[in-house]
Amino acid sequence: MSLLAVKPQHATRTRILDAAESLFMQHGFEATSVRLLTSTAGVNLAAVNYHFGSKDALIEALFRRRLDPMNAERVAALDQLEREAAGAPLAPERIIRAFVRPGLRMIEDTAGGGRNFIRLLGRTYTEPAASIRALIGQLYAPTMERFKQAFTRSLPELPRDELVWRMHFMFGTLSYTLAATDTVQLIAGCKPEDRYDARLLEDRLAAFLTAGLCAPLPQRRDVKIAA
Amino acid sequence: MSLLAVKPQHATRTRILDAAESLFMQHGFEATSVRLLTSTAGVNLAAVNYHFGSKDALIEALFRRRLDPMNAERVAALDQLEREAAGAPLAPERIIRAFVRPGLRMIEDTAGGGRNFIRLLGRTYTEPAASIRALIGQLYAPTMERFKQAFTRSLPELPRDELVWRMHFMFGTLSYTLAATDTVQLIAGCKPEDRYDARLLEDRLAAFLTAGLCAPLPQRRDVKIAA
DNA sequence: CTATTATTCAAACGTTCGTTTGATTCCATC
DNA sequence: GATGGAATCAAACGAACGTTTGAATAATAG
Repeated sequence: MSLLAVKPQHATRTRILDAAESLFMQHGFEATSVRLLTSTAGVNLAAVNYHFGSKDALIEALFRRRLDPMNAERVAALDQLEREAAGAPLAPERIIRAFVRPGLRMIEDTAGGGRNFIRLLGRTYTEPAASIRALIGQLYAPTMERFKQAFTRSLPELPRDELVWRMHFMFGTLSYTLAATDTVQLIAGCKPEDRYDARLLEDRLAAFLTAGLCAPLPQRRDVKIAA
Repeated sequence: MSLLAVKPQHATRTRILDAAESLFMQHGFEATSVRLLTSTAGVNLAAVNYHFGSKDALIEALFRRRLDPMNAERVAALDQLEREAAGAPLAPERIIRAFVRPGLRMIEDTAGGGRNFIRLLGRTYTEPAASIRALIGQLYAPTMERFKQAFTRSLPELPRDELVWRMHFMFGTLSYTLAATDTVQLIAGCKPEDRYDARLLEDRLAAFLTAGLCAPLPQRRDVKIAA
C-alpha cells in the first residue's frame, strides 16, 4: 500500500488508551471495568491484558503517554525563559505561566482527548491507591525540582519552607481547577462557556497564584473569628 | 443500670461509621469492601445493610454526620464576626479564616477520627461518582451562598465573575491541602511534624488565600513564556 | 414470665470482576 | 503458496463483590 497511515501502528493500543482516558475520567479507575473499556474501544476483552499485561499497567501507560511530554513542555518553556533573561531574575508570574499553560492548553484539546486526560490527572493527586500516587509523584519529581529552583532564584527573600508550602498551594489550586471544573457552578451560576476558555482561565489563575506566591509572610496574629 | 453510657446508643452504627471513615480515607469508596469494613468494625457482615440500607446510604450518612456541624460552625463564626462588626465591612482575611478554621481544626482531631474524615472529604470533591459529588454540593450550597454574600460585602469593587472564580480557587486550595497532605513531601523534604500544626497551616493558608483573593484584576497581557 | 420487637448471626444468593486459555485469523517473509 | 510469529477471538476461570435470607439471640414491654 502506498499510504503509510491507512492502518496506524498499534491501533488497538491507542484505541484502548483513548477509551480508557474518557471512561476513567467519567467513572474512575475502579468503577471502569475492563469489559466496558474494551467494548467502548471496539476491541476484544482480552486485548488489555495482551497489550498491557494488566489493568494497572494500562493505567501507568496512560499517564506516561501524556505526562512525560507535558512536563517536558513545562521545563522547555522555563529553559527558554531563563535563556532569554540571560541571568536576570525572572518575574514569578512568568514562571507560574510556564507551569500552568501546558495543562490549560491541554484542556482545550477536546478532539485529541487531552481534556479527558487533564481532568483525570487533576483528580489523581488525591487518588487513594498508593501505587498511582507514587507513579504520579515519580513522574513529577524532576519537574518540581526544576521549578522550585527557578522560584528560589526569582524570590530569594522567601524562606524555603514558605516557598515549598506555597508551591503546594499553587499545585493544589491548579489541579483542583482542572479536575473540578463543574464545581464552579456550585458557587455560582457561572456561564459554562467561560469554563474552558483557557486564555481567560490562565489570566485568572496567574493573577491569583502570583499574588498568593508573593504574599506577605504569614504572621501569627490570632485573628479572632468567634468568641 | 446507673451509668447511661455503659452501652452507648447505636453502638454498631457508630462503629461502622468510624471504621468507614478510616478505611474510605485509606482506600477509597469502591476499593473498600463491605466485608473488610464490617470485620474492621467488629460487626457482622449484614450490619451495614441492616442499619443503613446499602453501602451508598452509609456513605451519605457518613458525610452528613460531620459536614452539617462543620458548616454550621463556619456560618456561626461568620455570623458572630458580622455581629461584632455592627455593619462595618469585614476584612477578607477574617472571612477566610472563618471558613478555613473548622476544617483545619478537625485535622487535629486524631482521636475522634476527624482527621480521617477531613482527608476523605478533601478528595471527594473530585470524586468520579456523580451521586457523591451531588450530595456534597447539596450539603455545601447554603454555606457557599452565605460566604459569597459576605465576600461581596467585603470586596464590593471585585466583579462577581471574578469573585466566583477566586472562591473556586480558594476552595480548591483548601480541599487539596487537606486531602493531599503527604504530597508536600513531593515538592520538598519538609519536616513532617509541621504538617499537622493547624495554627501554623492556617496562618500560611490565610496569607496565601487573602493575597490571591485581593489580587489585582487579571489583565490579558499575553505574557510570553516561549517562542 | 410471656409476647414482641430489635438486633445479630452464619450461610448463601446472583452478579460482576480481572485474567487466562486455546483455537483462529491476519500478515509479513521466504 | 507455504511458514511462523503477532494479533484477535469466544469462552471459561476462580475470586470477590453487595445484598438477602431465615434462624438465633438480646432487649424491651405488657
